[in-house]
Amino acid sequence: MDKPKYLQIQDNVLEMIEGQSPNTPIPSEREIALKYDASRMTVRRAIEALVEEGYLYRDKNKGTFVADEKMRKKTNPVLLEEVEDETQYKILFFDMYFDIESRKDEDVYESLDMDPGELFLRVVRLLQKKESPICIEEIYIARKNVTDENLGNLKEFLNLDKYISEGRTSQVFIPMIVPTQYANLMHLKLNTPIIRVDNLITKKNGAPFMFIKSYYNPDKKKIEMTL
Amino acid sequence: MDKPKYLQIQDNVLEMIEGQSPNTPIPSEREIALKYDASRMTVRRAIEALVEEGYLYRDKNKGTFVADEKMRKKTNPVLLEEVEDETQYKILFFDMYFDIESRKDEDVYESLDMDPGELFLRVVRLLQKKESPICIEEIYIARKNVTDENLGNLKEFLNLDKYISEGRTSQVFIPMIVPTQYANLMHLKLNTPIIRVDNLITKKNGAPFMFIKSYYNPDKKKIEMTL
DNA sequence: GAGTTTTAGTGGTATATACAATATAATGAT
DNA sequence: ATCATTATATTGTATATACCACTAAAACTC
Repeated sequence: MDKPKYLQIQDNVLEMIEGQSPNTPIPSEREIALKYDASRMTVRRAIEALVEEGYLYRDKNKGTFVADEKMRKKTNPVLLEEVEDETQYKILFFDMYFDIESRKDEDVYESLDMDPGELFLRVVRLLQKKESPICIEEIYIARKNVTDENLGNLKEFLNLDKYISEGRTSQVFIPMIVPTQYANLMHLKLNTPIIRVDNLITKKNGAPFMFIKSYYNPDKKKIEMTL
Repeated sequence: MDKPKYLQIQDNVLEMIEGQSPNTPIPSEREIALKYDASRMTVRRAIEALVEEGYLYRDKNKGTFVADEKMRKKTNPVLLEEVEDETQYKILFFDMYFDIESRKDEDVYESLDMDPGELFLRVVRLLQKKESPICIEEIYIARKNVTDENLGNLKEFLNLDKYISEGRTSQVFIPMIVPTQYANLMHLKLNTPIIRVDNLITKKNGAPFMFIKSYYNPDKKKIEMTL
């Protein structure tokens, strides 16, 4: 239960620099170590993570400084729409045993490494914020990877955050015209150019687990990231 | 000149796992430390970087294993088109003193944090691979950040890799129809949906430095990344 | 006051060590 | 043979220490 010390220091430093203006120096590693009764190496580990995430930057032989807010790393440009207050999902389709072959979705079929004729679970849902349509997600999972317990607690099962943090996600960005059947739902005119993001979520050994096609409303959601 | 030991080990391990099939275990940290006459902590540092980049994955109390190739982290989905053999740039425009206000590019103006009426250098270039058009880049830099030496060695100056590795880059993905003046150059029909990526490259303290609009040919370049 | 030298402080690298938690193999008792 | 115990190996966390290269300020010399 108790967090390792380097994570605690990470949290504390994060709290410390909360609201600090950019380029403000933070205490030196040796000072922080003293303050939290930790070794300098442990402090470095914490600081290094924060540097990596863009909260701080280092200047050799000078010190460590608060980075500009816009430097914060958004590793995940799209998914992980944090499910906050006015955010809600509306399920549009739910196919329990969806045979991929009859619908000619070969890309999903290949990506998930399925045998011919294998069964799928498909969920199509609309994500909204304050009645405003953000995106439509088509979620595909091999039926064998879905337990009855999962189906009973669907909301938890389709909380994608945990899969992303555990495994890896590859994303492909595809420019296209909004599909006619989605145009109205997304409050878009016909022939509006949009971006579809194809997400393949895999377990950490590389086994494919879930495939998601996300159609983004360009008026409502800016797709961005920081390197 | 001489690389630090942890980077050498990183390179050696990378070479070692070259071509290894996924899920193959690599030697334990202690073994590697012995082999390279290094401390275990130094080895950990090397391994940790490779895990972070998706070459390896760890299983607690079991070992460290070769990851599936598709797990390799592509942190940079777009820029950093490695300038290899058949890759070449063709410069389309070169405006030495380009007044941003007369052309109504307010987005560039704001992103680069320019004073009204300040002067720009603008370069528009086409990136090709084997005669195949990959993308068109519109590069904007504040004139004050360009020295005469830079202009003399333009090819080196416009080698964007180094800026990206030194500072940070934020990218915004914008769906659009290919601009009519670029359609032919990119070998695209009129009204083809494409993705434009707006890159803002900043120095490590957050000061904006360069703004690049990249128009990608969806037929020739798959924009993808791994988290 | 101006220039030079010294000194203290910073992050970057590297080592040697220790203990914890856990998985797997070897060993032992029945 | 089967089951329980023990031993060993693995990554994860943490410490205390040392040296390097470089910066910036302080101290010193002229």
